[in-house]
Amino acid sequence: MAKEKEFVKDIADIHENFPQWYTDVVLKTQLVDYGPVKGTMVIRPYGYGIWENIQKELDKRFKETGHENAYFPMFIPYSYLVKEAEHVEGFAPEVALVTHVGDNELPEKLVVRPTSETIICDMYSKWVQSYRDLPVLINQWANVVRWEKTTRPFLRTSEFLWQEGHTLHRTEEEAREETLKMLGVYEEFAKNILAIPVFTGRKSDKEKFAGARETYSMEAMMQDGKSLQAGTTHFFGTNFSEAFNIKYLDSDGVQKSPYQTSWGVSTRLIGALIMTHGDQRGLCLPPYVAPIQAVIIPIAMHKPGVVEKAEEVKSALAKAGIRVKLDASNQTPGWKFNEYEMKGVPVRIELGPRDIENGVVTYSRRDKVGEKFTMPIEDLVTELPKLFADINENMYNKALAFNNSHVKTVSTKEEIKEAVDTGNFALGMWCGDRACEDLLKEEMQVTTRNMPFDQTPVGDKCCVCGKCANKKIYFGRAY
RNA sequence: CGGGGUAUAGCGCAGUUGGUAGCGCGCUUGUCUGGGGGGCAAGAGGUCAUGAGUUCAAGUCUCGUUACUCCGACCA
Repeated sequence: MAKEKEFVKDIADIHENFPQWYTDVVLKTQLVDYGPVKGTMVIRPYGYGIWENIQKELDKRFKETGHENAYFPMFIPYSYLVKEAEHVEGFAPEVALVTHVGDNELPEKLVVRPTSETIICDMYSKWVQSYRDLPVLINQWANVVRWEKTTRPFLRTSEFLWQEGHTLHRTEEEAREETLKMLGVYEEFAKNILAIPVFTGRKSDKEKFAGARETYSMEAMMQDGKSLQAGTTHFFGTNFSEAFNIKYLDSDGVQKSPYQTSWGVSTRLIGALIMTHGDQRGLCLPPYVAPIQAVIIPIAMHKPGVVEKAEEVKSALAKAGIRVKLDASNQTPGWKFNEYEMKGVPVRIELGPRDIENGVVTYSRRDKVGEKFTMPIEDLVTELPKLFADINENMYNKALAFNNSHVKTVSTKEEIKEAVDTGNFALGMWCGDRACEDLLKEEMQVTTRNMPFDQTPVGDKCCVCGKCANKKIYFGRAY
């Protein structure tokens, strides 16, 4: 450990002070900077590059499952927010309102969207008349504003970027299917693109979305054992469609309200991958979202032919669709090694006179720091994609092993506290009463995370109150 | 919103009983270097967060404000 720290400056010890480590990493690797307004962040090019890759991969999956993108306005009449009772209660405390334009007060306050259910429902009520208009499968990429009391880059900011899918369906079954299908899309994406193993399941009523009938989530376990809600999907039933008067004439000649879903992930995913994969050296980025997948570091650049060869390799890789950077700057090689490890670049390629003479490159993997490998130069184009797949899998398995070793099965309140205090999720039975959740929150800052789909019981009594219980649920501390 | 901490060069920090603004890294130029954060030499860079107050004199003392940060409360 002490040896490892020699390579890192100005990053807090990941084991001693995880929150500070996180802040140090996001700032020092230039993912973000703070904006001038409290709680806002600037997403810098290196951070935005990750978001662009996340968008690209997710958008592909949304299209494949039949969704189209649209864009709705960010200003919403205040009266819309009020239409769904639970919804307004949940969001009102944190919405930003526009009340004036210049010196003139507006006749109606405007909400800066904290989420878009209300305005989208209003539009849907105009667009849907017949069962032939269903299903409606629309997604939007947007920013939203929630004036949170405490903020942290990516994890909780006053404004953040996300996508929100909003769908209408003719039948309850179809809407329920959509809700679970999109949760599945998120889970697959988390695994194959972010290398993050997640816990999927249904939220308790206390934790569900304001206005939803049911909320499902994927929870990611961070290296401090806390849970980060990394994506949610909601089944609304007809709560919103009734509140917003969305009606269609069905084939049987009867006016009906369609069943509705919504689902979203945000820039918080970037926080998730930082805290899942990062280490004392800084970031460790999964290859499929890394803005730079491979960095080429020329050695002894002054010697003839070195930079030329490096340029040649770079062009070949770029042509093959690999996001590659050649760093021919004036820094020493050692400096570059540390810099790109901190920035989490998955593969580093060293190219010096010795390599060129032998027709090979020396390379290292960020997920296996310290080891060096070689391969023939001409193999790079075909081998790198395989390497990325292997790195992603290795990172996923490492995180999965961490998850598995940090879930403790519990049967009492004391065991929940013990498990959570030592950096674990607690898996146990729950009676379903809100009072038990309130008690956990008050006594030990623990919340229910979600109820896994595999409901094989691990007991028959509620961990909190000891009464009969038939719900298996994860307890934990959350970001 | 409550409690703690912080604010001095781009970054990280020192600045003693109040008395001419400092260090490291980074940056610029030159040179030798180059396979794990190089050496030497010469430079540039400051409204001490902000507003009042005390004082002959404030980076330093007092009060307010703001921002960041950590811990809570709140939080699809």
